[in-house]
Amino acid sequence: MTSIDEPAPRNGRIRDAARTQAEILEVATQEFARAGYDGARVDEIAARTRTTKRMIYYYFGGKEQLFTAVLERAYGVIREAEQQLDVEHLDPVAAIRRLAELTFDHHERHPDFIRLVSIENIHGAEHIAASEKLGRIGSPALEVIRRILTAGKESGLFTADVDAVDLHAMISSFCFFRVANRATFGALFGRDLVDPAQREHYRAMLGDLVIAYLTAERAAD
Amino acid sequence: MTSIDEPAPRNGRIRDAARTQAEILEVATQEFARAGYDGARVDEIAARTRTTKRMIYYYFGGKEQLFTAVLERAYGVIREAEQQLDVEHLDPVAAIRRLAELTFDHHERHPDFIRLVSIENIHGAEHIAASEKLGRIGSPALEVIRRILTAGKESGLFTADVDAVDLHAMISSFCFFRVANRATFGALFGRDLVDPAQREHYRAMLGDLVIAYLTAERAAD
DNA sequence: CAGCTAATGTACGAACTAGTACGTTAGCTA
DNA sequence: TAGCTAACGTACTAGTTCGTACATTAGCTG
Repeated sequence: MTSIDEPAPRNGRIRDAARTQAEILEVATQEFARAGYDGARVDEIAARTRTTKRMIYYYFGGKEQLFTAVLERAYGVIREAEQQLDVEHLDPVAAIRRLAELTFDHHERHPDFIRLVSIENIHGAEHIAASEKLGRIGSPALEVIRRILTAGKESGLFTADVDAVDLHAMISSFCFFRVANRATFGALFGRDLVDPAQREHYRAMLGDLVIAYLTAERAAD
Repeated sequence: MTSIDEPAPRNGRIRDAARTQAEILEVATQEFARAGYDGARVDEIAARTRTTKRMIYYYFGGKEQLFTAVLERAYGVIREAEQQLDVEHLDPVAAIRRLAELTFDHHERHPDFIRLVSIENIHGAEHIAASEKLGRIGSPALEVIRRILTAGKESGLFTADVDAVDLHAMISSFCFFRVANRATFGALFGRDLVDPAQREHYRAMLGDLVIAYLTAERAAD
């Protein structure tokens, strides 16, 4: 009852819709990535936030929509990164190698994103399908690849008859596998694919792999 | 109350421990692959079996142990397949290509296995770690790869300085990605990587990729 | 500064879910 | 064929977990 002067600070609770939403998204990303969709707990997400569970439902509607929002944000990040791509001033071989390296780096730097993608695949990509933002949003990288491939083929450097989407899949495969299957691969083969000491080794290997394919001497058929 | 004669047939319930266990494992594999570890329901598994939930606990102990048993069985299947490998009578190039094709086929034929591996990775491979059967069990395929690589290098056909484990990872990456990320890749890029019409295309692409890498002309360094 | 609304907090409930206590029976064995 | 045990079934519980009804307040607007 000591009604001593209690100035403005109170308990520091300030209203900020944008920041609250952003914080929920950030924590939700971690929690979903940690435990999977069904393993994630809405209460746990709320607890790790300055706000309460009520706000999750207030802003996102429910667990499903929250996960969709998390995915939208994650894909947004990768999109932004891809828009920064600046490799077209290089010759085709160097450009593809650089692109592969950047893809490699991005996967390594965003293991949570990889996990989210794995989780979404377990659920048949139903959240992507339900999202307006994510429907058939191509990838900026695809356009870049397309142009490099064209240049490479015209100059005769690239002998392979590949499609941009296939090349993208090819590059992503290795980057994705290395991060996504790190745990089982390590447990079964005793090799940590994400060991920092091996990082350069694998980064170079990916580049060599893709370039070897694109520039291989083909048997005339 | 009509105590009419009810002969032997009753409801056809016959006791068969081995069969009951096998049936539980089979159904559990489907359910875990369908919904993930936390998404899978023990009651649902029991319901799809001729037996009851009680039996799951009687034979396996609990949900965790059941999932571990499912993994053990799944890895057992792939091990068996790998032991049938018969490619060493081929020349190194053909042998590696054949190996890649068999890996490709196996992944395509066992999407449930791929899903289980994805799920296990989400959970940090903790069930593999908890399993006695699965601890550091290498892969029969690795020995085969090792021998082919040695032969290829000695004959001068293979110029790449790769490790068997790395080559295995390289081949698996593409096979795994194609099946595991089918849903998101299809949703985002509008291309079904497992489309039967494209099967031969991707199967050949993988072979070309690996062979190009192994036989590429290396810049002397 | 009155009043209104977006933003926030608390407490609770309904439904689900892993796991278990207890009871029954098939079918082998002495 | 008596009896024993592995195999099986039923019914229930304790603890979660998503979601919501209801109450409150910050802080902008006229």
